[in-house]
Amino acid sequence: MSRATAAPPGATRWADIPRQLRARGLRWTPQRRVLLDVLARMDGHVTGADIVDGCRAIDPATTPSTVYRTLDVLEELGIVSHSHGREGRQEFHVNPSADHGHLVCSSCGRSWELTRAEVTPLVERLQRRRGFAVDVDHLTIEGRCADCRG
Amino acid sequence: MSRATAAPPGATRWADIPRQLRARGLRWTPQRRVLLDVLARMDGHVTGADIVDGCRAIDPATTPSTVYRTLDVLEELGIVSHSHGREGRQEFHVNPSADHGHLVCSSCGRSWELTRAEVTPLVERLQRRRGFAVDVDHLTIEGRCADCRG
DNA sequence: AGTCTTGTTGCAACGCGTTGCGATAACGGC
DNA sequence: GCCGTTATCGCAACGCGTTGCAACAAGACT
Repeated sequence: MSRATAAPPGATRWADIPRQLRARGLRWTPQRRVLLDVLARMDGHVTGADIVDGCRAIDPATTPSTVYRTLDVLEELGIVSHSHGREGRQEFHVNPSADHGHLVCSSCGRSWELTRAEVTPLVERLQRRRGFAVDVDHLTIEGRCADCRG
Repeated sequence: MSRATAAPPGATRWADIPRQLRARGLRWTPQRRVLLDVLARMDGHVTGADIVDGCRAIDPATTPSTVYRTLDVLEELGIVSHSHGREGRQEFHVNPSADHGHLVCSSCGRSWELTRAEVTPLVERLQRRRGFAVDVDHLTIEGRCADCRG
């Protein structure tokens, strides 16, 4: 067994994505290449519109529907995940290394990551008492941050 | 002291709303009357589009912008609250008798209320460790319900 | 290199929700 | 009952995201 096949944790192997797509009967297209270029350059949390803008910067002919459809595909592959930030707008998270939710301040809009450990008690409680499996990666908790409560 | 002035808990005193508005320098209009008629008839959780449709059933001339703007006002008065359900769409909750969040199944779309007690440990932890004040009424947790997990 | 299959694209149209603005009307004061 | 102030309305336009559909092209096979 070779250890070389293990991916460095927390780093998407962008180069391998075309293969992953083809292995599922999906295709590697110029538009997808542009999108992945953009995603590779964006860290953390980005809105859908940010991503579309980024693509248009490279290829002005970029169409929103193509971007959003490809993001769906990438989400199925586990390369991005999305949740809903302020105003219910989509917020994508690139390369979700571990399950985690987000804390969003409804006043200033800043956001923080929420570790799995922090929500574990709640998740387990809902699991036991209601049989409900929380999608931690999708979880967004709104409220007011320490600064804004000043 | 008369006990008659106490509102029954969990029941919005619709008749008092015109006064509440005027007390704040706001106005009581036919359009707002229609909206409140609709809300009074809708129980639990409704989407913005449902509310607009309901208003149009009474007055076909109803304009979405008016409805949404009035819902904002009502939210400030504490008569409705909103959170984001599936697809990030707005979901209004009429007469929020107590703070509570929602559990939404991303598979079947059904939702359940989450009592304050259930989330208290998490809320207190975020309060202590991060100074973050969770807006429990706005909280929506997505995942898969017991039925859908089969 | 040519052919075939079918995943993808771009377009146009839609749905939900928001915003800016001029016109209207609620309501407090006379 | 009339008047003035200004909150609210309706409209038009926008922004984000989704969907249906016909045309296109990626990739497998020969």
